[in-house]
Amino acid sequence: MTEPAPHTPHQNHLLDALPGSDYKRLVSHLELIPMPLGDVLYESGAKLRYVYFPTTCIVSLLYVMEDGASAEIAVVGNEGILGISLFMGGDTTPSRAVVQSAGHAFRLKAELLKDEFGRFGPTMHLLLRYTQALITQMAQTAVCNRHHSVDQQLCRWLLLSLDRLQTSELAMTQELIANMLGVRREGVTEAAGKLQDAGLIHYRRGRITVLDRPGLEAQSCECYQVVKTEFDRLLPYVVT
Amino acid sequence: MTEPAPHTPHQNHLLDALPGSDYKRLVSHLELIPMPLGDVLYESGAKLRYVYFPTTCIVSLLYVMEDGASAEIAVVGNEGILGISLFMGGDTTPSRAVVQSAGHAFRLKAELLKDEFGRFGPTMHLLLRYTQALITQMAQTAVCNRHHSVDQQLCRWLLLSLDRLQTSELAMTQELIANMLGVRREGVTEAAGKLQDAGLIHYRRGRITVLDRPGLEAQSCECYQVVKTEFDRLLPYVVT
DNA sequence: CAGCCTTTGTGCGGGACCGCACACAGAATC
DNA sequence: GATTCTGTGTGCGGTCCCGCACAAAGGCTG
Repeated sequence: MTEPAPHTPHQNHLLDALPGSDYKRLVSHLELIPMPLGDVLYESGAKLRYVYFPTTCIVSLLYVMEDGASAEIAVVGNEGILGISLFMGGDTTPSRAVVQSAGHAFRLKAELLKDEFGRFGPTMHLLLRYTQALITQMAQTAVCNRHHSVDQQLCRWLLLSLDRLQTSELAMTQELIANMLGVRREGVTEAAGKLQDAGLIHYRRGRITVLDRPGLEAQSCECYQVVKTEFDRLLPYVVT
Repeated sequence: MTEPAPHTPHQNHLLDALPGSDYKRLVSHLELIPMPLGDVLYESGAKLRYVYFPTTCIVSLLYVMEDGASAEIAVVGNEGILGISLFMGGDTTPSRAVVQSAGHAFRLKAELLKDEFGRFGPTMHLLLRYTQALITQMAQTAVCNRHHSVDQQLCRWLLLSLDRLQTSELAMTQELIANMLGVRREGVTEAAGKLQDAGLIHYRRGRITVLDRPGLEAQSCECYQVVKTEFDRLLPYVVT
């Protein structure tokens, strides 16, 4: 067994991109907390007490409909922050934030982030640019939902998720993925089967390993690239 | 013939909601300009020279895919502003802004809005809250695209559009609506036919009249209400 | 190892929407 | 009033995805 890597705020790209003075003000207030699978960070309409900076976990923003069906709106990992409605002024959103891949995150009291935003300095501009990138992700999700097949959407989803983790492996059942994409579990089974037959991924009970990333990108619809390009453009020093 | 109503910046709810001092700085720089059907305000990826405050027109944000297919991401009318990427820091977006219903708008040089935003005053907070409302609209579009029938989506779309105009009539062909929703023209024909048979709307060659608004709301999916409620919550004094 | 639960694979009928082709009807033009 | 154009209605086969039912593993527990 190797020593586990120590957790540091720098694992989150937003925190890492903050200039020294802003970072110093915040760092002592950051609390490292574990993020277990399925944890609900924010319920729809609930007021935020903390914002979260994921380091090794993935969190989905999803909307749950009256009949219980759900759809993912965006995914947030170590490139981002959870709780943008705090500084956007709304305090709440109609969506829910759920941990999709267990790991850790640093959390910060809502008040403190609001104060930092209120200095109208680099942190504010960084957060706004991140928000715009997130908007692009949401917009592209809408487009993808409209026009692309489950196969393509699965590729996009895998790629976006992998970009937000450090491994090439995802701990995630097909059922869970289906909930994210808002499709049937069987649809995911079939799509994943095709990808496996094509040698792009390897699947075994809640564990997906990506074998051929370029191949996956080729199978994916343009939506993935649009989102990635936009993140890279808006948050250049955030790139790993 | 009655005298046409004079155009005033107050017809745009964001401008109308600005406190006097902020408004005074901007008002002399606002130019009233006509917005003809089909006009492209922003091309995907193009830098913004102006922001637009619609008064009597409707503008769609839509994404056009490589193969030419399109999907609407959000719709902006007299409740909003076009060009949020300006103050969010990205300067451009991957989507396109197209006039869907002809009318007028006030435009403002990009620089001037940026300056006003940079005062970190009420205008900034108003713009950020509007942006959050817009985010909700996009998120709900994604959900709706995933789960709801063309019939329901048409209802949602009509209602959102009507809320952003003052009349109960829309000048819009079924072909155009189909492009917005990202579905076949025939699909819209069929859905609109049902609504007409139900006595909710009246259709004649590029002109839709809503006869029974509550009825339409009843036919619509929950998405419309979610968006409307969120706009009302975030921009309370913007309500007509 | 046996038993059990969870996860994944497969088949089948049905519905929604697609692409295409074409008929038909307002509206505008000359 | 005839022509033309643009917009709308309709039908048909094909595809994708849904809901459901159930079989077949993989992996954990005792």
